[in-house]
Amino acid sequence: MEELLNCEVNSIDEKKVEKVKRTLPNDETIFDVAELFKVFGDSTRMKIICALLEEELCVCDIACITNSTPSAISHQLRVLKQAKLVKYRKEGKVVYYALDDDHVRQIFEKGREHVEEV
Amino acid sequence: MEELLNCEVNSIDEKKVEKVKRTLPNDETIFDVAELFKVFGDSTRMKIICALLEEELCVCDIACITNSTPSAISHQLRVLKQAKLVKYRKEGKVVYYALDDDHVRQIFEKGREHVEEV
DNA sequence: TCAATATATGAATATATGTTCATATATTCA
DNA sequence: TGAATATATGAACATATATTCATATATTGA
Repeated sequence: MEELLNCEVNSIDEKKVEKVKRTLPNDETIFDVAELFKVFGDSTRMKIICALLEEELCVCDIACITNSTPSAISHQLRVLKQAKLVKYRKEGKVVYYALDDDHVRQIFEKGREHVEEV
Repeated sequence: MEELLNCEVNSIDEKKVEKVKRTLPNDETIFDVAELFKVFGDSTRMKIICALLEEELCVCDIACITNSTPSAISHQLRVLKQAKLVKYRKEGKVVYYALDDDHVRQIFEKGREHVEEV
């Protein structure tokens, strides 16, 4: 197999390596999952997410809650939007953001479980 | 309340803001959870994690599986170790790494669900 | 003891990313 | 229409971080 020939490092247990390579999710999936978690991997965004776990909120209020600027929050909301983690609705000048689905809550809770256990 | 006075941004709905501020996890928890997800937010580490979901593996084999160098993998394993995501055991010259608990699998699965749903 | 091998680590470098600042856009209301 | 306000966005800057390279450490076996 080509992938095995591309392996420039001497493996200790070729059989195991071969088996793991076969069962691994494809690179695109791994990349996409990593990109998703990257979005969770920032304090400001995490705080935005925590806030939205409670309530639908506008940019201004999120800025207030996170002790940040509307501009910084707007930039971060774009990241969250691109990751399909938040949805929004416009009401006049005000844009309200909310979590897009329940995965967000579940992922946060799992993360919290881990850090609180350690 | 002091926190409210510190808010330099005009909020739209002060009551809502106040309520959310009260229910928010403390900053340390938010920071720690973000730091945890940061660890998941890199393709190489994600691939290491996926590999370890299948089998206990040594540095060399992980390098082979991820098409990376033992040095790069060793650096990343340190990050995973610090986040208490992996444990290891030494057998002669070889160090075997494995996932530390089942949170890792659960977190990965939640992430995968999200990206595959979109 | 010495060579070979597996892993770890520090420094350097290149790249990615979060915030700030200035500015643009959109909406409301006088 | 024009001012005020909420949000969005592009560029610049500072910081963080992943990989590479050189080297160190540890273990085995000759």
